Amino acid sequence: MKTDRATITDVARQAGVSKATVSAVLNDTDAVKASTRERVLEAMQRLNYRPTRLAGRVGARATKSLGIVIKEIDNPYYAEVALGARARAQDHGYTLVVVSSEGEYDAERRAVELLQSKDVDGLIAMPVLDEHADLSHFFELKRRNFPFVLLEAVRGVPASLVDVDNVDASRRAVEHLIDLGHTRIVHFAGPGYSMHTLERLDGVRRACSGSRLIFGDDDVVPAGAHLEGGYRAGLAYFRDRAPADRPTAVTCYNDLVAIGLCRALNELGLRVPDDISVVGFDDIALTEFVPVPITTVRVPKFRMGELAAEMLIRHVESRAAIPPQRAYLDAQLIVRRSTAAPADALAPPERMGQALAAPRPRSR
Amino acid sequence: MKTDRATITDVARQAGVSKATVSAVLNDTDAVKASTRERVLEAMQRLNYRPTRLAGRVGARATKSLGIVIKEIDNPYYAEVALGARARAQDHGYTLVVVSSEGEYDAERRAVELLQSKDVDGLIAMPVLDEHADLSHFFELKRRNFPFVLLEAVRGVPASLVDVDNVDASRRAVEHLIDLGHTRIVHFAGPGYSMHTLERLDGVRRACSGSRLIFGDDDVVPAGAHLEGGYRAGLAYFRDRAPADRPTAVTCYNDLVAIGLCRALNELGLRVPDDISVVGFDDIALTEFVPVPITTVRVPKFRMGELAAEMLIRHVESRAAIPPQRAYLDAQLIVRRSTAAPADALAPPERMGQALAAPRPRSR
DNA sequence: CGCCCGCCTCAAACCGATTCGAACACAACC
DNA sequence: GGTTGTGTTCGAATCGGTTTGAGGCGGGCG
Repeated sequence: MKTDRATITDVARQAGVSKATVSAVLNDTDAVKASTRERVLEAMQRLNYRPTRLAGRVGARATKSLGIVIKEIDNPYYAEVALGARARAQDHGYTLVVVSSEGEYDAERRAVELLQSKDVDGLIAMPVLDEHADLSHFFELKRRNFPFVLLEAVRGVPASLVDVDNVDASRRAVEHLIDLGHTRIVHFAGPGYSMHTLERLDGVRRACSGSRLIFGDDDVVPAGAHLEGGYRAGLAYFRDRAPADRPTAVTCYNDLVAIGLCRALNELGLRVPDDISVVGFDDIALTEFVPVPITTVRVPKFRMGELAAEMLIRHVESRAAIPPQRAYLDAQLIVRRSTAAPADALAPPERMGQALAAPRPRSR
Repeated sequence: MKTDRATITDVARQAGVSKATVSAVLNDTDAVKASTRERVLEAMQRLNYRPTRLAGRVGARATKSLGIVIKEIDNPYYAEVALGARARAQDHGYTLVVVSSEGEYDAERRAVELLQSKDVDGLIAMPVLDEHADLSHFFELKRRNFPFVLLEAVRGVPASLVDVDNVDASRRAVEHLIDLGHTRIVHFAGPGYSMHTLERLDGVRRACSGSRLIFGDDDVVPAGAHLEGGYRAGLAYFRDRAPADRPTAVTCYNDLVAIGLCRALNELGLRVPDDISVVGFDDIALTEFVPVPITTVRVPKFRMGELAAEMLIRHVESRAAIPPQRAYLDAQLIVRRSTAAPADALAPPERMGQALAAPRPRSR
C-alpha cells in the first residue's frame, strides 16, 4: 500500500492508457479522444493526482526568480527594502519571493535551504544572529556556487554586501543630542537576532565615550523592533522613575520603537521633546504622521533593495564567477520635532549659547 | 557552442571523471581522492557550474511549503494576514513564501504560475481585479487539482474562501456616523484592483440609501491604500472647499488612508473629530499611535491568515479531494476618538437628543 | 478490394541530478 | 602466488514528467 502521492504512472495504469496520453490530457495538447480524456480525468480524480511540475524537462529553467529572506514581515523597513528589490527584479524579468524568518534562526536556515532547493536563481538575505553563530548554510551556498547578497554584515562570510554604516550613523544621531546639550541618554535597543542592534548600540557607546556623557549597561533598554515593544518598554522604564533619575533623551533602535515610546511618554504625562527628546532610526514614512514627527536617521531602504537586486542579478547572469562586492550607502540625520535642547540646558551658564542653538552641522 | 548552463555531465567531461564522482564531490560524501576532488572543483569553477537542486530524485518531496500572493508588501494589513498564515504553516511544518503582486495583474498571474511551478504544496491568493476579468490562472489551478484558498471572493471561481463581510461591516461603520447625526459624508476609496474596494464602497452606498443621506458619485474620492494616498487626496479634496461644501465625516478604504487624511486635515487647520469625523478600516496597530486614535472596523487579520492556512493544509494533506469551503469572519466596529457628533448637530432641534447620545447599538 | 491518410495512442528517449552495487588497482597478508 | 582488504571510481538504474517518431485502426476513395 503505497502512501506516496500518485504519479502519472499510477494514473496511466488506472485509466488503462500510457503516460504519454495522460500527459497529453494534462496539458490539453494534441488530439485525445473525448472518451479517453474522460477516463483519464476520472482516474486523476479518483487518485487525487497532482502533477509534479518540475519533473519533465528537469533542466528547463523555470520562470526567473530571486528570493529574499527578511526578518519581520510586519516591519516597514524590510517591506521597503523588499519593494526596492522587487522593482529591480521586475525590471530584469525576475519575480521576487519573500520569506520571513521572524528572527528565528531555524526558520532562516530552513528558508535559505528552501529557496535554494526551490531553484530560485539567487538569494538576498540578512543573517539571523545565533548564539552558536552557525552560518554553515551560507557557506553551503558559497560551496555550491549559489549567488547571494547579504543585507547585514556577518563575520567571516565573504559575500557581496549592501548596508549602511550603522555604527557611524548611530554615533551621529547621538552627537546631535550632545550638540543640543543633552547630558544623560538611554538607548532603547533592538532585538538580539539583528546585527544592526549591536551596531547601533555600538554607535551610541562610541559617541558617548568621546563626550562627557556616561553611558553604562543600565542605560540599554531592550525594546524589540515594533511599536508595542517601544510602548511597553517606555511605560516600564519611565513609570516609576523620579525626574532626577530620568534621561533627557532616548535613542531608539528604530522608528517604530521611537513612536511606541512617544506614546508611552505621552500617557505618562511627559512631553516630547520638552521633557524628553526621542531619536528614531530608518526614517519610515510613518515618522511624519505621528503626533510629534520623529527625528531620525534616514536609511535608503528602497535603494538598498534595488542595489542588492542589481548586484545579485549581475552575479546570476554572469557566465563567470564574480568576486564579492561590498557597498555601504549613506545615511543622513533628519531632524524633526522630537528632539530639542533639554529643559535644564539653560542652567549651566557656560552651555547657554549651545543649548539655544538650532541643530547645526557638526563642525568636525 | 552551447549557451545553456553547465550540467554535471559537462563538469564530469571536463574533469575526466564520471557524473557519480562529481556528485560525490558536490555533496562531500564518500571517499574522493584529494587530487580528483581538486580536478573536479577546478572544472566546476571553470564552467561556473551550479547544480540544479531538484534534479536528482525528481519525485522526492522537497521541504513542505505554502505560498501566499499578497497585493502590497508594505501594507500592515497583508503583513498581519501573512503573519497568521505563517504561524499556522510553521505549526504544521510548512514554510510560507510570500510574493507581492503590488496590484499588478500580470505580476499576480506570474506569481501564481511561479509558485505552482516551484512546487509549493498549496497557495493562498487574493485575486487582482482586472478589466478583462481573466482568471484563467485560477481555473488552471483547479484543473491541475492544485490546492488553494482565496482571501477575496471572485466571481465564478468555486474555491475555498476566507473573508469578512466587507459590505456589511462598511455599512455598520456608516450607520455609526448616521447615529452620531452626520448628514453629509464622503468615501475615500481604495485601489481599483481590489474587490474590497468595491465592497466597502458598496456598504457605504447601502447605508446611505437606507437613510436621509445623499451619497453620489462625486462623494467617492480615490485615495489608494497608503498613508500618502490618503494625505494627498485629503489635501486636494479639502484645500479649497468652502465650509458649506464640506462633508462632516469621511469613511476611508483603510486605516492608512484615514491616518493620511487626518494629517492633511490637521495641516489645513481642520480638527478631527470636531470639524470632520474620520473612520478607517482594518484596525491596524497604528490606529492607536497617531494623534487622534482612529475609529475603525476591526478585521481579524491574523485569524484570517491562520484560518486560510489551516484550510489549505487540510486540502494539501487530504488523500482525497475536498469540496471548497467558505468562511466569513466577524468584523467589529471599534469606536475611538476620530468620530463624534458633527458641530451643527445641535442646530436642528429635532435631532438634539440623538446628537448628544453616545454611540449606541443600532436598535434595528 | 486495396491503398492512403488522418486520428489516436504508445513506447522509448530524455532532462540533470542521486544512489548503489560492481569493478578496479594496489598493498598487505598468509 | 593467490586471497583478502581497502580506497577510489564508475556504470546503470531511478525519479516523474515531456516529447517525438512510429504504428494501429478505421474510413473514404480510386
